[in-house]
Amino acid sequence: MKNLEPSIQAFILHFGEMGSHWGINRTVGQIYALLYVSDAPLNAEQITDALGLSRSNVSMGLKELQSWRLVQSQHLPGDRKDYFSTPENVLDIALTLLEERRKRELDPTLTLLRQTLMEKPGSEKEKHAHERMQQMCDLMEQVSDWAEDLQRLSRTDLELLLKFGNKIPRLLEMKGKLSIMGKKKR
Amino acid sequence: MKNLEPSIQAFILHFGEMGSHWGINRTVGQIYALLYVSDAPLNAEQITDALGLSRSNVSMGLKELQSWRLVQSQHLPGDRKDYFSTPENVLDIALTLLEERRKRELDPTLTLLRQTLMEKPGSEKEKHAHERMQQMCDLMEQVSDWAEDLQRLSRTDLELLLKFGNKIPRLLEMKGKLSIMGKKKR
DNA sequence: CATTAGTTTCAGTAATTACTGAAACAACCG
DNA sequence: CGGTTGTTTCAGTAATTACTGAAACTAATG
Repeated sequence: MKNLEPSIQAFILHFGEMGSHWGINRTVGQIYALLYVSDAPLNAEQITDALGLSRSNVSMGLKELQSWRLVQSQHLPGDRKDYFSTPENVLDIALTLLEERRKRELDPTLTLLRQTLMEKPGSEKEKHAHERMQQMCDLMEQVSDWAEDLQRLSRTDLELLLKFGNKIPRLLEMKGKLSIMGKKKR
Repeated sequence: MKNLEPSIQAFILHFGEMGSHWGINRTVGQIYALLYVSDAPLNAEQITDALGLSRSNVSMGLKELQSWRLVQSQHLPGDRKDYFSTPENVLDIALTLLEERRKRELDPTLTLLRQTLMEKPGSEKEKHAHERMQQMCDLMEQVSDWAEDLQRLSRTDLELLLKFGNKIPRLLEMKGKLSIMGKKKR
């Protein structure tokens, strides 16, 4: 890893580590971190040089990041190389991440749970297991719905919502007054 | 893996896979899934038998789960063995998971970012990088605060909040009316 | 305090996952 | 076309991570 300011290098290394706690491989995390802080789109060769990885490794990493829709590629005029960059706004990044993880992990799990719960349990043990799965299924559906709703909000609304934070309890106090909210069943 | 009903087996296998997408190793995921659906606490030997793992592997897995505070151990009267179980309520499980991940991943990242941002950037490139890190830092702080606030809610309030879901936009419409909310600066 | 029942640790090994370089492929250009 | 520049694929290898069995440890029991 060369020609990188120490603070940038630390950031990149940290994200590599974080990645590996999140089921994303280290170099993919590093590539993303580099693109994230870079002030201009980078081509694969520049990434290779900056991080000291093999060209093919970078290529695979970029492909993976594209499959997550976390990087965009573009061509600069007069240059045949592909240049990669991350979205300007961190919120967009977070939302994309949320959506992809939902698609890849939550949804398949829900599918499995729902399928299983269609069938009658054959024993007492299985009956209990199904009850537990039902609880999990309910929670996951709610989380999934929440996430879906977040996707739909405008960025302004999202920013607003994020600022709420410690106002949540106060918000809940008002539930009584918002009769409108309890009316429809989900 | 023996003596397990097919639907339970599928559940356990699925969670093993999920685990590996989440930086948790497969067998740890399986152990957790087994305990989660079990109708009574299990000792290490029972887990070993049910999943076909080595005794020591189970021991390490349980230790890991305990470090995440995701399983509890207890002694049954007249038996020296340790018996393991998961919390009754899925919400509690989810909250614990959220809190631990915050502690282990979000907080250290925030620490690094804040440290870095204390220093003056030395170049234009670094200046841009710092701006990006600042954005990420801000978002992470908000998310961290949100999570912290969630921890504090009662279970009833949490269940209520989860049901909101698609009511979020309607909630935001009211922001104007809730002058109380915008008063304090964060 | 020796025996038994249970748990944990750890060095060695197996399995998985990540990385590489060479070759194939693709697109552009004169 | 044939050459040039750039990208992707993939089989082999390296590195990492997970798993095991044997031994060490711990605590209760007669």
